[in-house]
Amino acid sequence: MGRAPCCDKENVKRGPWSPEEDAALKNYIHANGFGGNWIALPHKAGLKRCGKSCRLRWLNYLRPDIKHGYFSKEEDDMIFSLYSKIGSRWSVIASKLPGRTDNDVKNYWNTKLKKRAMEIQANDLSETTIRRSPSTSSRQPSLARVAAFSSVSSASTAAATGGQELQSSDDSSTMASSSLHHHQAHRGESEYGFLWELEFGSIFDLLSGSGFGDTSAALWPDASAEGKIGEFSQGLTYL
DNA sequence: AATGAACCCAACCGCTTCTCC
DNA sequence: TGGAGAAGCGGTTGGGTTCAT
Repeated sequence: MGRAPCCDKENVKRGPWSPEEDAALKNYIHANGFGGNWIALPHKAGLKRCGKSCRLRWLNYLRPDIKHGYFSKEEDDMIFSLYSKIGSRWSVIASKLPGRTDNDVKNYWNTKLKKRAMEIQANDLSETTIRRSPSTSSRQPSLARVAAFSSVSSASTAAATGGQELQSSDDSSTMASSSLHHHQAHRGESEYGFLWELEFGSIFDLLSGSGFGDTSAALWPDASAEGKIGEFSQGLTYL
């Protein structure tokens, strides 16, 4: 038996909030506060919404101190810096950025900063760990690279699904999630015709470099890191 | 002008943590 | 101290918008 749902999903409205609902929630909270109980609030405020939904709407959108619009360079830098230190602790990161919510920061990271972070990381890696095979053809982008995982948690997730992603430096030709699923990892040529070489020692660099933290345990908690890294390396060294 | 792809972000889901009894 | 319920949190989804062809 699972846990009881937080609200009766049959009788609550879902989807985008209407201006009327926003006004009702705002008015109620301005007059009464949320009363220490989000679950009871929708009923008291006359809203057919789940308490969690009300909480989210208030915290992420209706609060008077919310800052909407572009992120400044300083905010970018702060997010980069904090993410490199603590990973995807969005609420902690958001708490350092007045007026920004965890959802805001998370969305901003996922849509803008992650790309940049991966490019930076990948460029660093490509200089030391990846060599193009001489057999690459003209339709291939000029520089191959491995897009590194941006955090231990995403690395764990990706590892669980076998999802280390290979990318080209040409953003328009991202290899469609060329999964390095151990032995089925596009042995030989990838769909873009690349041949890859990743030196064994560099696997450790790749995994323990910035952003990875202590990845061996996080990636493969059920097996020796060396063994798995060996497999991983084998899967990548196709010359 | 039409259409498909890519992007963006609000909202949802479900798991974890906290608080209270 | 343990259990139940509420809050908090991070990952994911889906729909609207913009861009490219």
